[in-house]
Amino acid sequence: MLDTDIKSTATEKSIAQIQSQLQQTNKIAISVDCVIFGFDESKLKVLLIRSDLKSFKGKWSLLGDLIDPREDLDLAAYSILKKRTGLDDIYLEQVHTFGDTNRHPAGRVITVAYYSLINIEHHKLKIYQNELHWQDVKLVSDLAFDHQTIFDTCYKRLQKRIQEHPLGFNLLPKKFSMRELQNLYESILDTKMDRRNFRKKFVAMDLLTDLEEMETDVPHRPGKLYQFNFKKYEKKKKTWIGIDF
Amino acid sequence: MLDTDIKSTATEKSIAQIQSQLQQTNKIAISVDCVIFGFDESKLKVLLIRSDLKSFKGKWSLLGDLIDPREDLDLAAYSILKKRTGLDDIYLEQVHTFGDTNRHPAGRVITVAYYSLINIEHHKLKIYQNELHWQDVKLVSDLAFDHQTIFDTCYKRLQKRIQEHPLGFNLLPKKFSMRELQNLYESILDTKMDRRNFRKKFVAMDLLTDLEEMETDVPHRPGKLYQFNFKKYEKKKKTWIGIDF
DNA sequence: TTTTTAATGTGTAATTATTACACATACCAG
DNA sequence: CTGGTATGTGTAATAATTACACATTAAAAA
Repeated sequence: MLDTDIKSTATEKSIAQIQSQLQQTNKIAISVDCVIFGFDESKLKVLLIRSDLKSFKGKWSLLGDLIDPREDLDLAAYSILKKRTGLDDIYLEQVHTFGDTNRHPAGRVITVAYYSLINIEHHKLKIYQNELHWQDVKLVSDLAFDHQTIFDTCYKRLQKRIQEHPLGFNLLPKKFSMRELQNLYESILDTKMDRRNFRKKFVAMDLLTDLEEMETDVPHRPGKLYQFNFKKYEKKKKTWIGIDF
Repeated sequence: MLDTDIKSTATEKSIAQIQSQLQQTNKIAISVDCVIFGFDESKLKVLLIRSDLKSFKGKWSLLGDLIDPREDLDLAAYSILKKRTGLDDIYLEQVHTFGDTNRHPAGRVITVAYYSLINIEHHKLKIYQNELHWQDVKLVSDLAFDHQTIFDTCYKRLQKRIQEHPLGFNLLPKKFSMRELQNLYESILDTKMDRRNFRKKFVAMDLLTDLEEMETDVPHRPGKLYQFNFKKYEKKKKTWIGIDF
């Protein structure tokens, strides 16, 4: 029975039927929450704000908002970033959708979580409403709503992604030293790495351009400055076939 | 200003305010779509159904439904599987949420995609409404709605996950031969692997129990049968720290 | 000016993981 | 009994990862 001219069945629906179903079932609201990571003073930070809600008075929460039905989901995430931080040219990735019935005190709100990576130096915050501030990820606890779970999920995703893709460069200034790069990896992965092997690895990947410049204003021997070479990366991208678990 | 007894601000909201906002903005419906993979005749298959909608008459689509506001999101995905296939003890993983404004002809419907892995042999379908059937993943094309994109995304996710976690066993019978296991990997990853190295890898991981039994009813020398050892896997799970891109 | 401090830059050997590759054996079908 | 087909097995070559130490540089302090 591969005939495309199939007969109408009891389960076949018209658009009107679906629309009427939407009217009945659309008691659900959708929001977007963003886990915005930055890197400063050799520490991984996340952007938090005091909760809007009286019932979570005093608690920190992620940046988020209900979405406008006329706006694409991904664009809604960009809008939040734009509105709250004034930035737009940033890395943004959808992570997970949280939809427990009791996750929001105001009713059924399903939220889609995104994380993004921004360069704190290049993008100074302009808006300080509700104590918007950068918090050390190690000190994040007891967030409002289920935001702790959302944060944990996004942080784990970042840890995994950064080992597989060169995302880290979004968190660093355009010019950076090998030490800054290593600090970044060590603080995101919460581990220590061998300095020589770390350098060797990145040199072997051949994705860094040696700028023939030196750090300034460091109270010790200055290191060389590098830049990430996106073009080379695009060419070399791996398609890994293997088994490893 | 770390005092938790902060003053009311213009942006502070009450639950009632949010609820009223929900009333205005809840013109969005949420659905769940499931990409259900099975493995049969050495081929990776996906469960498809003829579209409910007249405007997509003749096109294949994924299994999905609008969600009930009283039901947790993940449970909604399980419900769909249960209702459509009669199964419940299956692997299910959320993949991505698709939220373009124009993705559904009936209006704003945001859909959350899940994929699941089921054992076709153990779980014979009982319901054949709308030509529910297993289709070879290589022959999947031109699905209804944005289901082709959803399918592609879930398939890519499966390809990645199966290289990092022992999911594949959900697709095989409890007892399987090394050949079946390799066929599974080869068809999911669409590649060929060396038979000796494949075996060596799995033996080294020490996750298979040799059942000391042989295949029967094969028209050639029968192979040994194995079983996956979930306990050993739980103990050995890797936490990989490295850089590789 | 000298000394101290702190971080940079560099190479090699040992270990481990991955890849490539071929032949004898077992069962079924005819 | 023969032919066909898939199973089971080992080793050598290569590539990737890890562990590890010392001389050098610049700024800051004495």
